[in-house]
Amino acid sequence: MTKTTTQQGQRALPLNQILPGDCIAEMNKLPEASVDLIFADPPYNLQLKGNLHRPDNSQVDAVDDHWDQFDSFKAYDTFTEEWLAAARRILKPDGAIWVIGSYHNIFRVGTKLQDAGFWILNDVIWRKSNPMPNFRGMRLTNAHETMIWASKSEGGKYTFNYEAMKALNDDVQMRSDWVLPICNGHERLKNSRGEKAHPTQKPEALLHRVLLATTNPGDVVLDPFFGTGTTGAVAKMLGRDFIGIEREAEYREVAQKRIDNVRKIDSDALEITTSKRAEPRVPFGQLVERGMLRPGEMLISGNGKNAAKVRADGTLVARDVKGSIHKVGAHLEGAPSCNGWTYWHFKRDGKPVSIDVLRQQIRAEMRD
Amino acid sequence: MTKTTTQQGQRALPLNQILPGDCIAEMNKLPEASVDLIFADPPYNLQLKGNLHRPDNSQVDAVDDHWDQFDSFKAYDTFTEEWLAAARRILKPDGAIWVIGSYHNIFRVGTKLQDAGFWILNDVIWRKSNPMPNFRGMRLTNAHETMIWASKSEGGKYTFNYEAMKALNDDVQMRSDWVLPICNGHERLKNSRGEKAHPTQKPEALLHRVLLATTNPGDVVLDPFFGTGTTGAVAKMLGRDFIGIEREAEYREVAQKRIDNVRKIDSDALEITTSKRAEPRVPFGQLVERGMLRPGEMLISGNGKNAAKVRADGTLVARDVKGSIHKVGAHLEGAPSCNGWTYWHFKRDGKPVSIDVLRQQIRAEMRD
DNA sequence: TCTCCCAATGAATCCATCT
DNA sequence: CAGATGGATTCATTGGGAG
Repeated sequence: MTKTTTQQGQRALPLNQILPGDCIAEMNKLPEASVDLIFADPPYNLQLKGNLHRPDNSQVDAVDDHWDQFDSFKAYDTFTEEWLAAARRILKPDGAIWVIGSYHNIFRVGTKLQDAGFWILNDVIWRKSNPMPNFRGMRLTNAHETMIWASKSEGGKYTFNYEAMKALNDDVQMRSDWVLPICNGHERLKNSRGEKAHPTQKPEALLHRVLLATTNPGDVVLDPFFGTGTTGAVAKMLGRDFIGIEREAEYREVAQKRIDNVRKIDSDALEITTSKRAEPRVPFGQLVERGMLRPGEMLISGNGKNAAKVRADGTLVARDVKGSIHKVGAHLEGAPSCNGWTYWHFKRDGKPVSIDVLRQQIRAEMRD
Repeated sequence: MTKTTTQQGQRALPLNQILPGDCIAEMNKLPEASVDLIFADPPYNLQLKGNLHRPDNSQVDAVDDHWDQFDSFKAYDTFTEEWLAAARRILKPDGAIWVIGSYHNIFRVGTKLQDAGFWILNDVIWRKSNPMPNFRGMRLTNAHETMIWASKSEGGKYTFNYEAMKALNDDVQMRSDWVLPICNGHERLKNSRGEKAHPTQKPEALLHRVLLATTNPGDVVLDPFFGTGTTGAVAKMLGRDFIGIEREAEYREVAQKRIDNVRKIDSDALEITTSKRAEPRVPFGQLVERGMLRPGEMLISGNGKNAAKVRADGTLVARDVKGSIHKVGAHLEGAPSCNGWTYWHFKRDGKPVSIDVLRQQIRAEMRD
């Protein structure tokens, strides 16, 4: 499958190969304006300090690899500026770039992208359906990563397969937030020691959507931080040519083996995970946040025997018990459990109305 | 409701007022380290093109697009740097800031936040359940905005009401992606001409969650880009004090009228679910002193595998260790740490009961 | 073979207080 | 300020082994 092409009579393009070495040096060897799309998953510069344990005392396997360490923001900025400059040179005028990151690095990457003259088209949120929780209860669960999609310049005639995206999304415009599970199970590559081969392997479904949306068959996709080659594997599957650059020999080996095993397959198999799910869960707290119920308002039980007051955090308080709508209902009824949605009612025009009516309203909005 | 306080004998803090004028100048008039939280929705559609100058003072040629774009970013960065510096000065050491933006400006804001010494805690995605569709079908539907939550410095003891957020979300950790509708319907304010009063009015549900999560009742919340006063309205409702700064008289008028109509919710409805961390500390030795446990009595672990003897000084002794309930538990389990309160049980009527039950009894007495 | 239960794990800037 | 100590804290999914 390895092939080469010549661009404008210049040097050959090493298609469907994994180039060893530093990405800046390797990109600088390639002819300018020769690549259709760049997908980049640069180091995030996580700046982790001590160890972290789960509540069950097991230790979290953190990203402590040397390649993710930078001395300062300035060092990271310089690195970003340099690889972006090299990337921009080899990009065709109508080409585009995707970069993925987290809050540790993405703001710096976005700034440097804009400074380099790239034109941001969308920021796209990968909402993880199964993120790692926050074990110490100190912050919000870090449940997403951010991707920036940008054309080489303002006015660049970038590729966007609008209809394909719409079709993928039940004939509704594809939004800027994508819900996809993290990469684990059989898709997660293992090394010879049985450990995960790479600490940050991206799911193929993510790349599938990126490539389907912003490239055409036969396009050249370059990934300067190739890792275990998700970009290459999906590109091959979808009939795109890839160029990977990776410094670590161990990652290159795993990636090459992986890509050799890839066959062009019926691509919609990958998108199964993104199709419709069951009725979305609506937390009771949303009714309060949205002002459908007011903190301090009284709810009454359907049988008229009990009452409870709504609090600002979406819990109820009754005579001697505080907690969720379900818990308080169960306690007041002396029952092991209780469906608070059908149990509790509020008054509208003097008549009791089930709070479930409000949940229906929210679900109806969500379907739009 | 307007009131003033004095901080450390300095100038008064103009609480629950909307200050007219430029936010940087107005913030500079306030005493330093006096504000608990800042919520900022900075503008990004700055009309800067008309009066831009190159470093050599020559007028920018409007045809020269590259210069134009670069200088416009530079001007925005300077503006961001200045208002962030003013904001940081008035923030208490354990205070925090929220900034909301879109891909046009959020990367620049995030970078400047980090450069100013703020410490990012989370980036939070407001996922709009009813966004404006992309009419031209050239990009993805822009269906979210990004908020950055940051403490004043690394190590700042910021406020985070973890349990309240969990309660609000049906007893699972609140994630970094928040699904909320955009502001429309009755909540959307109109001006005297029947047009929408402000182009980017934020929904109250968003501020409700922000303030509930990261402030306590009585905290001072400052919004330097007050607009039509969503921050002030929700702050009043939730029993927080606000300071608004707004340049445009028309917005100030609308905001003032809106806030005057807001009712504060009952203070008992403002009470939120609290964490165990907030509970007073009870030394294990108290259980022995009070005779709830006798010296010489045996405790058993919840998993039934281990046992230890209570000593008169509130330490335990097992096979080959002596020490606190935590230390002995950790040692016996070979774990890095152990919560002795939940690990150890005593026998009552032949059945194991957690020693935490005894701690609860003491705490209940303390509350009386 | 099928089901149930337990263990493992994922890009994480993850404690507070006193000595 | 470093070090020691008390004690608080998790969600969705996968896979393997037991039954």
